Amino acid sequence: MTIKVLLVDDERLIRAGLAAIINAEDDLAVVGEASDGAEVPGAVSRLRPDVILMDVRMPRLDGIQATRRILDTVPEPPRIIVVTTFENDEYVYDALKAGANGFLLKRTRPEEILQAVRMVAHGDTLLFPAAIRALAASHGPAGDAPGSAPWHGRLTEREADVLRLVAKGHSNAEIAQELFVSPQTVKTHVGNVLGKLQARDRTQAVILAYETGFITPG
Amino acid sequence: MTIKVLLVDDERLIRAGLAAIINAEDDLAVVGEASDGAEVPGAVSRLRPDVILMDVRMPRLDGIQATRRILDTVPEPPRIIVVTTFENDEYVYDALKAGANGFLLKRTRPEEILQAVRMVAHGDTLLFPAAIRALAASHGPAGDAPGSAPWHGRLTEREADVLRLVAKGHSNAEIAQELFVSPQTVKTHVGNVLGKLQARDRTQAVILAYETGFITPG
DNA sequence: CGGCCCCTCCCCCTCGCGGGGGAGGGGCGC
DNA sequence: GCGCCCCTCCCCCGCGAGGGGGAGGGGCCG
Repeated sequence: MTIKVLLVDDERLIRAGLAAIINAEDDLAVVGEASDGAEVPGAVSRLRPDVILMDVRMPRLDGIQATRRILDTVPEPPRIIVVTTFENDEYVYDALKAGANGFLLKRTRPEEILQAVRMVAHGDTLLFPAAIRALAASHGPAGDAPGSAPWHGRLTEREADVLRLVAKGHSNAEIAQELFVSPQTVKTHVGNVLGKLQARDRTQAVILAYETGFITPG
Repeated sequence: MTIKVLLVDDERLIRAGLAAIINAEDDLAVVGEASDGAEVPGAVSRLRPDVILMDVRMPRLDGIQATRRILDTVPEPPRIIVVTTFENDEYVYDALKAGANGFLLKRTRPEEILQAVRMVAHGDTLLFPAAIRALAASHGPAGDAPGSAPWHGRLTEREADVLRLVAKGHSNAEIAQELFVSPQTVKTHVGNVLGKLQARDRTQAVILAYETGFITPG
């Protein structure tokens, strides 16, 4: 019994990427795509997917509203995994409250995406540790969760210092001078920051810093 | 909180023109004028401007020396934008080396001047002296005005496409796939973008994209 | 027509970045 | 005392990023 997946994302390339990953698996199949939340109810009743991978941020009807609508109207609704580019995305939190079964970051490794789809299809609620900690750290009532969280609230002071300077466009060498430490130390801190933010490089770290409000434009 | 601007130029008409442009803005205000670099330190301590627009070429104490003097003597010195008539003005580079935060050509369009003032007032990551010098050195005298603000309006469509994807955290290879061109082409575009934005690397380009409103968080 | 810009793609090269290890000292809580 | 985290610094290594060139085709415009 193959798991039927519906992709909902306004970016065609994202859909294409997910489809490629999913269709390469024997037990998974993409049965349809939608570029807008408004198309989802129709697609669901027509295609009867088991799992929906849905972007939170879309024009017209966003992922949260689409999730609510499906869960409210469809009997035996499919599992919904909310997909987002950035962790600590308010919309993700809202989507989970609306009844989504889990969420994924777009930069998540393919294997993990596949695993996530299978898990929710089998009835498991999916929440990756990193994602849970990110949410707990950012939205929890100041409670320090067991284990450190991969978000800037859980960055050490030094790491936050480094991230701020990275987000000013400074190189590792420049940061080293500014903090009066060796470039090696800066590299260590930057590496830790990237790991905690699940960013691939400093550019993505800067984007996250802006998107999460760690820093603000002007 | 309005941004307080001090004008320093030996030509009264230039000062008047700048004042007219700046005072027309709600968030900007000219708090004083000086016709000579020698008057600047006193004006700074008296008026506490956020930004100084300073001509490089002035009788008695020129803009470079005035810049040095302020940065050496004033605690929490204001941001200094060096103003010049000529592109590739040697004095400009000296001023930047002396610690000025950016420079403008007098013929720059008013909107760009305003934007530049706001940008430097916001933080120290806006104009990158090293990159400016590199640009001027490579582009040569026939190049387009190096003093003009880093304007995405000047980017070609393709370059803007590339910048948008860079600002999503994508690598050159990923962008190449997304735009169906070769990685080499992407490198060319990215290089052009960096040059036009006066950014040293893609990280700085992303910062500028956020700070100028080319892209917005959320 | 001849320039000029834009887009495309190629070569070379250097170097900073990030990943993989590890190591030592200081502070804090158990 | 011991463990744990943080900060500091070191090694090696591969790779992508940028800078320096150049080149060809298409479109637009004087």
